[in-house]
Amino acid sequence: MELDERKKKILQAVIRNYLETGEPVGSRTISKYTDLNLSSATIRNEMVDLEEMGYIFQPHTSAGRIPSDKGYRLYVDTMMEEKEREMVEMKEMKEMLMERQNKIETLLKQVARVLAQNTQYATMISAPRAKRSKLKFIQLSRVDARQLLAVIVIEGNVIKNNILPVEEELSDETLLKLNILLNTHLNGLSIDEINLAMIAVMKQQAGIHSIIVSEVIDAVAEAIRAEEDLEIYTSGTNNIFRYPELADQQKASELINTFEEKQLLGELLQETRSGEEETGIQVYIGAETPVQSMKDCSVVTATYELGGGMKGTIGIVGPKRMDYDKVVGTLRTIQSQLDELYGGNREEGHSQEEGHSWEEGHSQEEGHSWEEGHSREEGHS
Amino acid sequence: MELDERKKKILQAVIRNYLETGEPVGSRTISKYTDLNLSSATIRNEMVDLEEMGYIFQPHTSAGRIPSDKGYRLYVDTMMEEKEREMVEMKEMKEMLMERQNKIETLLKQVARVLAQNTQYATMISAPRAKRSKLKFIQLSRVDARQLLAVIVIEGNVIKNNILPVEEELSDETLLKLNILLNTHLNGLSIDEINLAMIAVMKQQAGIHSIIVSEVIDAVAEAIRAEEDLEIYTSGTNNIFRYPELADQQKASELINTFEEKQLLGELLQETRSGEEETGIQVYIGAETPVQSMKDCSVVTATYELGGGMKGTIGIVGPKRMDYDKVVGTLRTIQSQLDELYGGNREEGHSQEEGHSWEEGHSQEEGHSWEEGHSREEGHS
DNA sequence: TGTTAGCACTCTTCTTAAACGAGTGCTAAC
DNA sequence: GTTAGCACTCGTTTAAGAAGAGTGCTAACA
Repeated sequence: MELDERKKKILQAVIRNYLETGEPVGSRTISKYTDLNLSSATIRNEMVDLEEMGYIFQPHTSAGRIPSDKGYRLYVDTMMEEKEREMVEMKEMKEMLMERQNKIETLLKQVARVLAQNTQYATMISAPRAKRSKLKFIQLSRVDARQLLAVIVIEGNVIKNNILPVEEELSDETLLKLNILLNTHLNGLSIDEINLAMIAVMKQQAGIHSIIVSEVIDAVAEAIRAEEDLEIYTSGTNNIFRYPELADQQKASELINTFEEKQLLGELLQETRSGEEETGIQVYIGAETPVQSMKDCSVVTATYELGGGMKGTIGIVGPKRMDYDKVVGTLRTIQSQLDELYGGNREEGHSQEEGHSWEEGHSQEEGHSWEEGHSREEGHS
Repeated sequence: MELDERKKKILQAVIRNYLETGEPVGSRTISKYTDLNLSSATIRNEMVDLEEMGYIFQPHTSAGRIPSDKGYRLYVDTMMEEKEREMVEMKEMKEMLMERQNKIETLLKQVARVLAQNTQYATMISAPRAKRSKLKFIQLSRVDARQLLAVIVIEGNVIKNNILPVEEELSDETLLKLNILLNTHLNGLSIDEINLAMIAVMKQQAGIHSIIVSEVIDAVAEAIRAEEDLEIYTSGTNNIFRYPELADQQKASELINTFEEKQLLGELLQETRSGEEETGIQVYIGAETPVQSMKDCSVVTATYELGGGMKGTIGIVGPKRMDYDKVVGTLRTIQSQLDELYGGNREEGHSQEEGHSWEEGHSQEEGHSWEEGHSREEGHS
């Protein structure tokens, strides 16, 4: 059977209506809703066809029709007309982001919140990561008699700190030598490139301070590893209670749990599916999502870039009948906002007005670090 | 009317039973449950008295009795016999914490999770904060030609980083001078003590580099402010679905939201009520909690100390019929574990394997006598 | 005077049945 | 190909009844 123009129109009407109401939609409704001027009986006939083709189904005999996953998919792929985002909203969002957050962490939390507020769905956002984390700079300095501070800067200006206890006080000169030693050997290397042979050489050169060298190297390894972990922020989880089809205890509990155990979201935010590459926006409908607990949801993800090859992903989770048009539009807006505000001037090398290079925040961290101030993921695997 | 021994026993039995089942408990149940050998009729008479006194009430005529807030309060204050924690559990918990987390953030998340797992309630924990945040150490270094890295160490070895763009390359010598300038002026000061006059002096001394000085000072202010914000980690929020009395949409949604907007929890975790000072454990029953959305919950909080005067608070949120005995016991265990592992070894001076720096002085008192001193009478008559 | 058995009464919850209504499928006519 | 009409289905709502748990009260007992 073929999906002719009229069938498409009817299908579209069914979906639109269902997105709004969440109730199965009947033939009479469609008969009035569309401008086709067809009687409900005719619509019924067509609906039987659409059901045979798998685009819609009845939750039970003699109920209206509901779009199937396949139906949603067709809608998203071919029938969605993005209403151009209202300027007001866009402006508002821009303002929200404008107060340039100087910590990336704050920025991401902000984005998640704004997005949740705006869409009334649950949102998540993964911190951007550079593809390959190379070491950029190491600095040891003395905090007090017994403690050294090791600062490790990774490509992308991600900064980690580590406090190392030392047995005996080191002279300024020794410290300088160690700094030079570490930087000459390690700068520009990724974690794979730091091998045992090199470490041995360094230790030997460090002489009696070899312990410090190995501690610093441990810290470096840890820092790079931590950076390669995925940090995820979420917001608006309790929005799922707005949608009766997700709000029953069983489902709500599972979803909440998924959002709390953020690693589970990692799959979603890291996956790259074919297609859609151009815009970086992907739509997962129902069972398409890799996360089991979201099989009754739809998820829309968008990748963003903050310049310097730092890429992350934003995700929005809602019921299958989510307002795809709006969500996609909003994500586009955010993408371009982020690009404009934070990613646009990377070719210039520096010159970000005042000290607000977002990178810096990367390190900030609530980090009561007694160690590295950076947080990144709860490392428990 | 007086609360004689028998009434107490009956009340206790009612509460115990209700804690277990969550169902109103009837006279017949008590008649069998206790060793008083009284008929249900006698129990009924006593229950009428207890109800008059406000310790229990009926959800509706001809239903069993439920403890009132006042009843719970009495139970918590005088009738709780802490079953000694099973050693197994304690050991397990210890093991969980043993893998010394080297980031405090990870440690706290871990604690929250272990606790949630263990108690089946929702948990939260605030990061420890030193009382007054003083500046300990500042270091500027060159990351590359156009970027300076400012590392700021605050008392308690909390470290913040900031990357500052610079217009022109600075010589090593200039950098050294700036470092000396900054450290001599600022070290040991709290944010209140850095005033405009001092800044002016520094700027003057810095000459053409005064811009950098003010940027660094901005960064310092920001760092200290950030440190004084309250960081809170939560876990097990979805445990609330285990308790029907909290699981309905309305309440669940509010609670989830409270846990997501973590600031709301701040009130709970910062409040110090009179009494209970000795052990740092406090119990809020129902309306006693300062957080509106938790009026149907009970909350137990415990302060912990990691040495160096760094104090934080752990909180457990559950239904009013939470297992107070167990929760209090578990919190005690955690308190002592944390103390033992992280706060306990100050006399050794240093020597903690790797950089657990926060150790400097501590003062944890033993002697958890918790029962007494809890003389809070809530005003619901 | 305190305790107990017995019984009527209350109020919730569960079950069942009936009424309702939205919406379909099918047939026959246009 | 389209439409009107109608019987039929099935979920939802409403009402009424039955069941059950537990009380309050009275009267008898030690």
